[in-house]
Amino acid sequence: MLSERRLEVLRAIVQDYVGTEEPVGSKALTERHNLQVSPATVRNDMAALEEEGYIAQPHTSAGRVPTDKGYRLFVDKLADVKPLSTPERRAIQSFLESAVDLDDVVGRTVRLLAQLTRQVAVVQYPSLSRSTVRHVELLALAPARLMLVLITDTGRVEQRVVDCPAPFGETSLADLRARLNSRIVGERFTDVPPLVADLPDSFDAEDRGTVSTVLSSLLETLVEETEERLMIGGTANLTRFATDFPLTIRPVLEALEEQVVLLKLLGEAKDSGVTVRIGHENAHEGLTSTSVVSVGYGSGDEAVAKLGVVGPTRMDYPGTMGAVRAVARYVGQILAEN
Amino acid sequence: MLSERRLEVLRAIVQDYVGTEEPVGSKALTERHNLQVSPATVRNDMAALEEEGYIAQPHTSAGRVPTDKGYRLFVDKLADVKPLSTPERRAIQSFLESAVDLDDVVGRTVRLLAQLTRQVAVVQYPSLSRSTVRHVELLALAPARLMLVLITDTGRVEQRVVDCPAPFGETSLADLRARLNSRIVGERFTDVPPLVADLPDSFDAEDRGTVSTVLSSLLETLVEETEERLMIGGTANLTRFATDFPLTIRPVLEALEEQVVLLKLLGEAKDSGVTVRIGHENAHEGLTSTSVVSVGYGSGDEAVAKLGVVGPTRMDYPGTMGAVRAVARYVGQILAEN
DNA sequence: CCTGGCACTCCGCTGGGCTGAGTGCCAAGC
DNA sequence: GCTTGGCACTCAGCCCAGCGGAGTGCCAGG
Repeated sequence: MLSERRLEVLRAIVQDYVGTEEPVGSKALTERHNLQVSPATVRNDMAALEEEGYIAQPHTSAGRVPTDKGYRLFVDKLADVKPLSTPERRAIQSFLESAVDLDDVVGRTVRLLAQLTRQVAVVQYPSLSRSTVRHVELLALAPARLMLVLITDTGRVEQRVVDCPAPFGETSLADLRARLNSRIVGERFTDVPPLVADLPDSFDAEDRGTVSTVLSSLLETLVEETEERLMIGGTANLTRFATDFPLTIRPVLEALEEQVVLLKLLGEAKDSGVTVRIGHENAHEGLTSTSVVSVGYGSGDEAVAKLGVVGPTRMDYPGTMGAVRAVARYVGQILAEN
Repeated sequence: MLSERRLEVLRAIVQDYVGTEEPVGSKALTERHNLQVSPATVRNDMAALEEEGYIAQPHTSAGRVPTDKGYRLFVDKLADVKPLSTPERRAIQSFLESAVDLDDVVGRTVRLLAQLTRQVAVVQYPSLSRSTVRHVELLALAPARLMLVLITDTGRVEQRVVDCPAPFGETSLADLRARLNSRIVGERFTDVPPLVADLPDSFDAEDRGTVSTVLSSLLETLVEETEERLMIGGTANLTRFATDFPLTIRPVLEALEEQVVLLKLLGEAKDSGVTVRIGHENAHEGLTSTSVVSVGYGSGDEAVAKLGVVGPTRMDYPGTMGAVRAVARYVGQILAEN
């Protein structure tokens, strides 16, 4: 176990490094933080911290830099989430409140997060796996061609054209529409399949095929809609911390374009509380020198989706975590209001 | 007027510079292109071209680099659009054909363009200003609360909740739905307003308020839907040509996040044919060292939206123009099929 | 266990010298 | 009058050596 002071030294190193982006030496440390000990003592502590793998030297005779492990300890033990100031909170709230629809909410959230953290923001659309059916509509486009429209309680609308095996009368259509709605409105997506399984049986033989087709199309839509979409923003912020190289930012940009990667990344986060994944803790290769700070958000108690930011491992964790948490909270509120 | 050979020299310079990314000198030119004249002659020609502002020297005793004006001349007079190879075409077609819905078409198009041109691709969603109404649906959510669903011929679905001034009966609802559809299905958005203006008059006094409310909501949706959305991709390609600096790519990333800027950029393009805007021809400040190659596409004869790529002024114009044009053509086909 | 001292390391900056590609100009030739 | 070879000149980029400074590790004394 590291002594209290050594932890203090580690904290100081992380803070200074995050601020200056330069390896920090023993002398500078004692000056900028009143550690009450001499540089020499700090040097001993640093040697110990390095021994344990919390910090490293870019080269001999340079200062120390935190390792992923060091940041991990910092985040877990040494840092408190920094709450936002009241004006900031108010600004967030009013900015989000003026959103007109779901797309707008997500769009604004992304911009907000990117601006607050000055990093790349990622916001997942509210997931539909826990959302419920608000309404299903069936429209005849042609005698044997229907349009299926699904409306969810999160405000999304999905439509799909269904080609029927046989012509389908207007009365049958109205019948199916009514029965379908009476059975599944208000139900969760995952609960729908058993509720409609026997529906074809109650129709005439000639319509049965069409009903089955419509149902399987509906179920497909439900499954597909559970697939998650997301929005990213603030990529220009990447250039801030890539004084190093285009080499650094290229893989990150690539990873960001792979929605699958991002979804997986967010998916790995805990459902509640802020999750921080540091450097190599991220499975994806292009993101091994970045950290991901994410959190679930939702309109009620349950998290229906995640949001977060991607930035250099050398980031202001307390501030970022605070911003992410606050934004998630307010987005949740906004969603709940609709 | 520049002599034939001088134009040839300019073409050679552009081609070489695009290939090597390095200022090109007189000797190299005579070697790589059989100009049938000596370096000294080429030097004279270059001096003339520089005099006219078509090329420039980064510094004395360096080779020449084309200016925006030089590229302009190249694009207008010296270059032919390079058609894609048959296998390429086939690949495009089959890749786009497997798209399942509009989002997917646009998404695939973006990826395709980015990959083909190795640059940043921008695709505007098919504009609705020229699209037509396929169906309007009205659903009662509560006695005085309706949901309005608009389905367009481009496959987009938009919905909106309408709060009514008074309860609205199921029969009135069915009535309104039927009349609305019979009047505006198949009509263009822009033609809708006059067609529905007198609709409230034919309803009972008690329902008139609600009908008006629904109509204004519908018209609003039509207008809003005319606003254009777009998708971008391939931002990682920016790093390829920014060996120079993060300084170069930052403003570009910023501009790319401003949808307004991009829409304006695409909007400036001609409706038919490939448009190329080079360097300072782009109004936006962050894009003065990039070129935008864009083209309209559409399901029929009319262009309903634009797509294009953003890249360094030093780009392979013939190839890029060919790719952009080909992709637009195939996307149009795909859209027409639906 | 802390501290001051000391020798050592090594990155990063600076300046000089060289090289080579490329130019502009000129006088001669076709 | 255009083209050509010759020639002197310019200048970015590279290599190298020297150095200054920040930082370290170690040690002996408090």
